[in-house]
Amino acid sequence: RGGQDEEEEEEEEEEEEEEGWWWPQPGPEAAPPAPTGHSKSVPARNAAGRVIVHVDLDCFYAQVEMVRNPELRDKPLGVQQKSIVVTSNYEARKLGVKKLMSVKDAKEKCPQLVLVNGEDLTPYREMSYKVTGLLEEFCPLVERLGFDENFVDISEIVEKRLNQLQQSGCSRVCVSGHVYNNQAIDLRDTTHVRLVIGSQIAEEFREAMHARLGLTGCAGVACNKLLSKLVSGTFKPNQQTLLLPESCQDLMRSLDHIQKVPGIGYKTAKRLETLGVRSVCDLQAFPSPVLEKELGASVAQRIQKLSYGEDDSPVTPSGRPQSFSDEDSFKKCSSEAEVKEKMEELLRSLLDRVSKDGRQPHTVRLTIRQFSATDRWFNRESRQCALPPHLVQKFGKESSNIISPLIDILLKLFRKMVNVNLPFHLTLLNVCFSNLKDVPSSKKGSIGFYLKQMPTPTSGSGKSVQEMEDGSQGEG
DNA sequence: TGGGGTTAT
DNA sequence: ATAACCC
Repeated sequence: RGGQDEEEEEEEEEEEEEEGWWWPQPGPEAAPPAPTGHSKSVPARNAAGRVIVHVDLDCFYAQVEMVRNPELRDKPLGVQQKSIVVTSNYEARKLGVKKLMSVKDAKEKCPQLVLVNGEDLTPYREMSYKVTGLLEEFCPLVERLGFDENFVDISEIVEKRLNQLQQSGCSRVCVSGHVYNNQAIDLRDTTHVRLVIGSQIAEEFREAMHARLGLTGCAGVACNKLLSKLVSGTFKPNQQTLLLPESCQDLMRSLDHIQKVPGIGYKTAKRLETLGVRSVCDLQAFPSPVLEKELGASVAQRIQKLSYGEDDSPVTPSGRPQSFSDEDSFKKCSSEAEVKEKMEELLRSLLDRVSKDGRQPHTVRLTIRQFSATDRWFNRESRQCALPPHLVQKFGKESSNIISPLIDILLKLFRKMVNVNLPFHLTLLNVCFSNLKDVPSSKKGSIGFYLKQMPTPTSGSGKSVQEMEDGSQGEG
């Protein structure tokens, strides 16, 4: 670098050699860093010194079943949905049971395999939200990915601990778990120190999950979501791994196919193959204009950055779900009466979930899959409509029968897709409630609400005044 | 080849 | 409403 005094710009490290990139920083003859308690961490907010943890539970459904029934612990266990073993524990995996294997193949490979039915996701969904809730106790920035993964942006916690450490004059921090590539940690590099503190917090996450919920899982610690997710899988059951920035390229190039990059799915991978792009390196080196012409600027720019391990997407707190859906697949459903029965089943469990949530859905959607000999995947279609206000109101209450008017609506949606005068053959039905809105506080004032919710004068908890004011207007 | 979810267009 | 992505 030139002799210019370049405060702190972007990060633009060209890293000639891995070992010495921090060395020239003070200048050729400048005094050494001198980590006396006086040097109060000059940069503090560098470019984007984020610390992200990706938490990934081990074989989640199987684990939940083992927590529910500990006798299954030492047996090879598979969780079955229809004719598929969707997950298995490690006992079963050792014996050759792979993810999404057919029950037939799994039993052949492993005759002692114990199977439990996992078509009802309720236990998994509940445990999943317990995990998210536990992580949210540490820090509000928790983003769910499926039922068994969470991203946590722990930058602020790390910052606080870093300040505590510096004020206590402590300069030693120990990494928890593995370091990707076994890369050496440089404690003079505050990025390294932050990530090491992150690894300690990740360990605390995993300890809490085990102590409070009985669950094990992996964690990856890195400076963005992409990298934390990719690195979390490097040591597989119940271990964690830290990625230091210098090993980023090694991690990306360790992926044997572009579809392993989260964000590059089946379709994009196929189109990239057409362009001759198969490896991460291919994608990195591919001319951007051509890529943009093929995939559109938005996707092209995003995935090309991903190929370098760059991902500035924020950890977006998931909060409460955006939708509730329930579905069932089957060999054949070909009469309106059957359709009606299936809808009713789906609705019963759905309405239960929705009422426990407390919010009111304003949209309902019906999705179907019609039989087709060729290409049985992908052929789903859906119709949705707004719920009439008088039905929306009924969602909070239990007594009223909203099932039949809902079935009427669903059947109308069904007839928009299927001519019921002609023969049809369904293999799946899905009902989804979305556009969830909080019940306006002005409308919470039913007699029932106050009989249940009115606090006693002595209990005096915080926000009852507001609720009483809102409610008394509605009641009259 | 389940039974869920999300966001972008 | 669909299409893509994620698990």
